[in-house]
Amino acid sequence: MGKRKIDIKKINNKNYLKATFSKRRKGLFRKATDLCCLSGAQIAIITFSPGNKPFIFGLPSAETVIDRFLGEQASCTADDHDDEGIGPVEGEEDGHEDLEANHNEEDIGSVDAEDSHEDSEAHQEEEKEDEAGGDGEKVSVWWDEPIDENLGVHELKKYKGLLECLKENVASKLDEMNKREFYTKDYLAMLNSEIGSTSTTCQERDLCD
Amino acid sequence: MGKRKIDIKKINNKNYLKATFSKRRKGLFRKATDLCCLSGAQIAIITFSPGNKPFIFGLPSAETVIDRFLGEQASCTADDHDDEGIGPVEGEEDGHEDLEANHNEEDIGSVDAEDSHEDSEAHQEEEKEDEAGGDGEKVSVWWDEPIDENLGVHELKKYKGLLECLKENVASKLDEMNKREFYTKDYLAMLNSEIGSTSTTCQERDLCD
DNA sequence: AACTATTCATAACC
DNA sequence: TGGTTATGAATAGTT
Repeated sequence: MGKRKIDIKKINNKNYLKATFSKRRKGLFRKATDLCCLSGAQIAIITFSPGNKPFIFGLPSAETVIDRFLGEQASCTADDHDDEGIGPVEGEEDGHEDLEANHNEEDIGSVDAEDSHEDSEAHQEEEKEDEAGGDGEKVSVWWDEPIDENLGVHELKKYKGLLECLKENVASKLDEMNKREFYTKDYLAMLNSEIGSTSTTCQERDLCD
Repeated sequence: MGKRKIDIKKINNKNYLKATFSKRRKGLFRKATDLCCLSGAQIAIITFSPGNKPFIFGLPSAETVIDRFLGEQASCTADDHDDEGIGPVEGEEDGHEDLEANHNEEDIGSVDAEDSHEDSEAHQEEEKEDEAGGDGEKVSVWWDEPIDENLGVHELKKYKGLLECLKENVASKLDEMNKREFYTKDYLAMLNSEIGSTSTTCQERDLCD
């Protein structure tokens, strides 16, 4: 796809590896964003870089989608005999209208970059693998930052209660979640309201609409 | 990107919507595969289609990556004061060599297509949204199938024990997982050995190396 | 980290 | 609804 075709096999050169991972991860997340915008689908992407650093993408939020996934799995495993009304609900004709980008907060808008080389669209995306040389010059967006610090603070705070409950007994929580189908979404909204506005783990780009 | 540029905004035409989602989801998964192969990263993608059907991608497996993610989150939440040795372990120089495509089973090879129009590379990918008209002519690969039937059977069986344990007490399981760093990978391998060969939720394409 | 030549993904079409 | 093609987008190599 570049100036020359490359084999899709493990890159051994460390520098090239990091650069490629970074570039392609961004491309992947952008594709996911586009897909979400276009179709209104919910998508979560969890990546562990070659350096084992986690990069997370999620819309409306990674946790929302993961919980929903685990919910269906768990209830399925728990009962072992999928009754009904729990599995993929097969939306009607437009039952996915409003489950896309609900809100984007200042956490994303806070990227004030340093050079402003943006032409006409958005304003985001930087790099920072935390091991090269970048000290503290650049501001990253949530999905461009290893979650061990970024998401590990914002998202974790927001989801602390939820996760602790989850640790106690996943089954009951998820079962409940399934019964209400889109409960997750509403729950997230509620959480956001309570917290105030601690970054909604939403999306970037030009908020499709 | 096609014959004409399109706005990245919600598609209202149902037919176009489904077609676009299907195509783009495949593209997204392919990108993820490439990224995994190239960098040796671990990636999981969870998508809920506009029709609320889940499509999962994972390498080495969605559960592996999700568990790892939740593990870090949980342990972090549990302690509330990230000690050390738990967060992203910052791999050495080649500590991610063998955590890519470990094995691909017959579940993937069973795609005997119908026309064999493949030129020189792989042999896979079909479509089947389970609601159009496809009765049983085509064979899908695991990541091209809504998981409520495909993954919900294969993966669930394989992970039944793991998930049940997880329901009991996530914290302890994940904490253990963290302590062993790559325990997840080995655990998956072990599970696979035990099961025999029930589809490894691995990868497609030409297994890079 | 930015740029540019290419390959790749895909919108429109069939 | 699955395959083809022209075109815009992603990115390999380079500065």
